[in-house]
Amino acid sequence: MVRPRLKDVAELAGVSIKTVSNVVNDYPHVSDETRARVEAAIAELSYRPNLSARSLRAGRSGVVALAVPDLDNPYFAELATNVIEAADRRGWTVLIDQTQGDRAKERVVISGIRDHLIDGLLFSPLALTGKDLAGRDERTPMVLLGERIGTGRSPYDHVGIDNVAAARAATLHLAERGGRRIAAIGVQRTAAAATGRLRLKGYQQALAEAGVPADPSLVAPVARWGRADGAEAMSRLLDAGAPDAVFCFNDTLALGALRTLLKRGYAVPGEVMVMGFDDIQDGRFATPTLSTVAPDKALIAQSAVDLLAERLSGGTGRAHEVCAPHRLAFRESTDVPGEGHSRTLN
Amino acid sequence: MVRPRLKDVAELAGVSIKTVSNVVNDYPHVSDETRARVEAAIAELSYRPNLSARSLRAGRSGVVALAVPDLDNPYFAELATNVIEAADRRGWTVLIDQTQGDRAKERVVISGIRDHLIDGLLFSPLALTGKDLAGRDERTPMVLLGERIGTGRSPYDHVGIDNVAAARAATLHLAERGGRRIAAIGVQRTAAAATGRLRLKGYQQALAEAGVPADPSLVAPVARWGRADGAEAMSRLLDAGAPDAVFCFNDTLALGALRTLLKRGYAVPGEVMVMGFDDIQDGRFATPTLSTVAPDKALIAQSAVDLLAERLSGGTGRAHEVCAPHRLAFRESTDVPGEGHSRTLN
DNA sequence: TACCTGGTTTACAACGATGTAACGAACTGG
DNA sequence: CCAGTTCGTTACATCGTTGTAAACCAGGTA
Repeated sequence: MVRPRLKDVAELAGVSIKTVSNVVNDYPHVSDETRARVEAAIAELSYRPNLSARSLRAGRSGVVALAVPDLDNPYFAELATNVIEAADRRGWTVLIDQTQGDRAKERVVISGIRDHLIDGLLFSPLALTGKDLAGRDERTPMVLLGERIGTGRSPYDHVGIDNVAAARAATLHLAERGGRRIAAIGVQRTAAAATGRLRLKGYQQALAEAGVPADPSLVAPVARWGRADGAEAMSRLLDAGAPDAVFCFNDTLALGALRTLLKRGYAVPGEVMVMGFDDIQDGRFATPTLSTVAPDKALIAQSAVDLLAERLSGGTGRAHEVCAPHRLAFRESTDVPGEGHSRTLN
Repeated sequence: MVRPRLKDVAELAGVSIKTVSNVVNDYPHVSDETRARVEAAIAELSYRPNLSARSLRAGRSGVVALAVPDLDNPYFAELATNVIEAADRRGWTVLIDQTQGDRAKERVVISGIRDHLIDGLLFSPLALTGKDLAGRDERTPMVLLGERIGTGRSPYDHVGIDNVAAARAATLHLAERGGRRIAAIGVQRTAAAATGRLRLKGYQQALAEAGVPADPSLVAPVARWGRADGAEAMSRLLDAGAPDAVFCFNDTLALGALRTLLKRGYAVPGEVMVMGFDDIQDGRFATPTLSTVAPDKALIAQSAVDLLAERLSGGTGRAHEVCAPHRLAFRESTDVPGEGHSRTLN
């Protein structure tokens, strides 16, 4: 009933503990006969190695942590899926932390409390400042996902996308399709919120470039990036005078905005075009389907895992910066009939 | 640079290893002066206990595994969120396994390969059979989520909902609202797929009860329960002669079906009503908003964690069966104007 | 002074696995 | 026939932590 140890197997097979260990670890110099006897004993007791003991001995656990704000958010859920798959390919197990984008919780994550349980950390922070990061003791390798934090050169590997360029391209698309009053939903008042700032920057660049007037009243702030926030922000925008296009800083905001528009009787894309960011599954099945910026999530996850693997195998060079590619997915929500051909990509 | 151990702290503080351990573990009989010295040393070296060593010693790791088919599916993502929160309240960390609903992977999960890393397992299987379960050696406590597996009395605690009753209520609602050709999307041909069978049963019961003819051609099978499957199944149904209502066995199927309906020009709920199951966030922001069966996910997660905790603290009684409550959320997708008052709950 | 009491601290042995070094036995070659 | 090699196996120490039991040191009591 109690879990068998190497010792139990050894006694049953009539060999030493180490020989059993050797069989378990495929050590080559074990005679066929001994190996067979040991394997039989292992099967009989259904022995499983104790991973805690192994980690202790090896100094490795085979577990990496993924810290994200919230799995409720489909973007992070999809990212987590990809991370788990990539980790699986390396034989790693993924342990998930939810920070709720809360600075205190994010600090706990980097504090190293779990450092001895995990071999590495994949971290997608929202509220952390450069100072928080600087205070970290760097014993457990960490790869940052999403936005770069702080200004100076960070000692941490980082995987992200070019938010400014992506937002710029998305906004330009709206302008090309005839948007003259292009709103933006997603700026946040908090000090951290780097991603929002970058996307705002891209949005502003695009307006300037396209010669579309930048109206500050068309920039709608939100508390968080959920559907409800998008819906509410859209409501405010409409009350203040309807825009003819909206660039939302992520897809859940966009789906919320879309909901408000349709509920209040606006035709999308006829009267108002909507563009999102992230390419979550929901957007492909919304009506109208949601145009969006599609970052390569699989590549982001794979790169992050690869970077971590490199650090784990002793890589000590300076921090790597990976900028994952993105593409624009033009779907129905920006597909104005008669305005040029539809460049729907999928 | 290397991680400090108790020994290093002890040397710096000029005390024994055990005293440091006592300080770390809040053992009461340590003099204030010693405690202060030790704490200073801990801070100076920024010592963190090695959790692998602790687990080895304690026989506990503080880690539980949650095995679900796929975090991409919002239902499981939301469930995972709740589980992580509930586990957090007990000081546990959650490690996530994705099985893809694949029987081979599900068998690996129960095989106990990780038994020594985790204290317990929360498992939401899709493809597993009673036989697979019976072969498990029961050393690590496991709580099953979702459908009951096999026919006989299972030795495992289980948390689920009354699928038959829920599906029946959902279908009755469609009938009350005037549905006469009520379709169902979600039966699967695979042997496992117990959940689908139960929901089908509830659907059929409701039809009989409401005196609505049961037309087998209105029951649309699908391969999986994703949005694309729902969209495709709806397409087939429409081709064969449009129903006036559809009960989808989960919300992603429903969102897919909704997409097809709107794309092909059907008014929802005017011409076809749509009902889902799960109450995922997306449904609340779809247009029209999606009526659905809302299981109490927080309670499911909490119960599962509680049951596991009980087993971990030595509880050995017979298996518990928890049937979590559900309610119906009536939203726009079944809200036929003029057909009685609208019982929208949220 | 000798003894007890109770708080404080310590040495030691586990927890289960694996790397190291060393052992005996069976070969090889000179 | 013996030194040298290879193969299979083993004893031992170790990873970092904590429970146990015992040692130590006051202060109080007899």
